[in-house]
Amino acid sequence: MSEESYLARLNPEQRAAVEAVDGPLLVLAGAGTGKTRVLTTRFAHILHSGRAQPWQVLAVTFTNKAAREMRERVAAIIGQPAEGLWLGTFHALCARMLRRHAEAAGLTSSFTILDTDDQMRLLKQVMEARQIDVKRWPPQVLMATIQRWKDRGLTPARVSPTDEAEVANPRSIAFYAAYQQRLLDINAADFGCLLLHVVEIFRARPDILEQYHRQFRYILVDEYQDTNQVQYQWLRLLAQARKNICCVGDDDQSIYSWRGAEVENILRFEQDFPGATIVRLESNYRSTAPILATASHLITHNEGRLGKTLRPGRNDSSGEKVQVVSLWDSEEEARMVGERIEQAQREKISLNEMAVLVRAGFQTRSFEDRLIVLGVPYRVVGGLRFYERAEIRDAMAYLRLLHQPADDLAFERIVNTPRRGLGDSTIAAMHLAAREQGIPMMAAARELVETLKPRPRSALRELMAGFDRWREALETHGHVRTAEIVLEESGYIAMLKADKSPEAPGRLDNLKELTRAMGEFETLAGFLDHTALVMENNEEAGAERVSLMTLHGAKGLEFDLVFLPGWEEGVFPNQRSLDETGNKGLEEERRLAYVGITRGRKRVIISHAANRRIYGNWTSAVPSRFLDELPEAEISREGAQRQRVADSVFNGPMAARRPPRIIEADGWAVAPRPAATSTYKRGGRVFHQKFGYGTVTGVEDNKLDVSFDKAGQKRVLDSFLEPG
DNA sequence: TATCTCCTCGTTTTT
DNA sequence: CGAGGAGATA
Repeated sequence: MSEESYLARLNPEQRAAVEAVDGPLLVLAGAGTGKTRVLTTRFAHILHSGRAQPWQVLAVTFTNKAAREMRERVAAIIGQPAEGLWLGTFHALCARMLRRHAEAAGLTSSFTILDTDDQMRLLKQVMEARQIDVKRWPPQVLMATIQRWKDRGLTPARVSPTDEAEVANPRSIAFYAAYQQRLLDINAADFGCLLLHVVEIFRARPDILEQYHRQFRYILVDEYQDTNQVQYQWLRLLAQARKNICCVGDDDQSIYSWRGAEVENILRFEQDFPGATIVRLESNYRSTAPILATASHLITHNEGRLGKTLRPGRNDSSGEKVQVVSLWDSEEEARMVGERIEQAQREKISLNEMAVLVRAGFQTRSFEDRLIVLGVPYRVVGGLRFYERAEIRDAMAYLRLLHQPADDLAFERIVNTPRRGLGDSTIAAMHLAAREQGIPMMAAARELVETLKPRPRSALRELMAGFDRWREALETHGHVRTAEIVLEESGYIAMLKADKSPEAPGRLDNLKELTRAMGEFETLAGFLDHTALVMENNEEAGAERVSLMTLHGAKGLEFDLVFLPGWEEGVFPNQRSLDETGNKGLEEERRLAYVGITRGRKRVIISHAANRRIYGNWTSAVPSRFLDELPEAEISREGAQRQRVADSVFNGPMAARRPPRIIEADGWAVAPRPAATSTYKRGGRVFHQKFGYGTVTGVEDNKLDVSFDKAGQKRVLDSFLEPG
């Protein structure tokens, strides 16, 4: 494509972003303003103008999907397959670098990339080996701490005592160090390590960094607002020589701070890269004017923004108002969504163009139930992924072990799968031997074989002989055929065939799919690397379906019709988010709402229910504060704004019953008025299931301040109390 | 060693 | 309410 034609497709602001090629550039791109177009066109422009060869541009995304999309679009513009590019996710690019320089990090280039499951098992082992009470100090908590440290680019040696003091678990640094050592022992890296190792290598080895400085003339970064500190450090190290770095992002769409992302990175860009150009993309071509106005108005309630307003990119004043619907309970909400989906179908909107976006995964359930009743096809996006299924992970463990015999986690996973009578005691013995001699478990197992009792002895002997055969098969028959042989000879297939459960046939199909997928790779190593980094589901297109997913999962997507149910205090904004990070949490929840609204092209329907079943109990719910932050002129409200219902009506012994319904003249149900104040009085004795006996010290509506004999001062709902 | 039952605990999760 | 983990039991 010629320069004129690709540039002509851009609006002036987009064009400015593409043509400011040299020097640092920050593109603040609101939702739907064509940031992907800018990024891909810029990439093509750099190549087209002869400034760099394809391999001299580093292009970074967060998701494999985004990487794939960019690759395809660049190819389309330059008119040839985009090969030899350094275009990928942070993790994939770092894995590629780390394989080259693995020795500098104490690994070999065949290191394994662990998924979250493996990480947890490894950490648990580290903790158990040190006799830590795993109940008292949950490994998940320590893992989260370690991840956050890695997000900040902190190796165990760089974690300061102040950092350690911030977390509850004492000796966290020691555990972190031990965990890292174990990773090296088994020649493995977790996701966080990929970045961390590479940054450490860049710091310790200027010669290596310089190679990359020479190579990468231009750097492009997508979704910059989601970068964490270590990613930022990585980018800075790579960009410091030439300073040709272009970051595209939207501070209003930063929704991953709980994963270590730091909005500050984008807010600070100008200081980090002096003389930076900043371009704002504000023309939105996706949504109607009311949708844009609603989203823009809502997000103004946040402080500390870079400031941007979405403008409709095209002139149509025909857009529908955003609908806010109030409902009696969650079942009625599901019914409403179902009806309007059917109505939209009659308006010839494709099911593929409809989505229900919820705050948390469990919320999809009530909509699933309803859609099943109606016979409306749907898909839940973001459930269990292909490579997370047990049978796939088992098969992968066999393959990992073939490729890398030091992979103890893989060994432990399959040593007794299928059942071979190698139980805990045998495995413990292998563990011990491996520890003592500092060798992999597979090697320890070989040494131990002859010392075992007859039954485990022959089982283990056979397994070892199997691996010997399979390793040879790899040479002679190639990886695909070998995988089939492994699954057959290990008894894994037989185990599934003997399994009478309804899932078993599906699992066998999955294994077939696995070997089929292996055919797309030239080597076992290539396949293993891909599967570790690309965990996504390859969604079969096919039939039309409504999408059900979380707001997080919806980022980057768009639909004609978007449902945003469950806008209730505690659900959205999520209570825990508020409790843990206060106002910061609230603002992130608000950004999530902004992301949700801006997914819609033509119609957005927000809803909330006055009563919701939570853990089997009917609980009343207060409408989300975000509902009060919408611009009245742009929205229409339906259904009574209901009175708050006292929790006491539905909790306690009455819990299982549905809330009583009072139909008002307008046909809408209204909750019964709560008793104005609690029946408990100051000074009265009460009993609480969790806190025990106590004395009431204050009464406010149905909330009581109670001084508990054991648990101290608490504020509780009177429905949780009994006379004491 | 394998299964059963009781108990606890509930967000988001691009890699 | 329901899933997953831990400990008891066959």
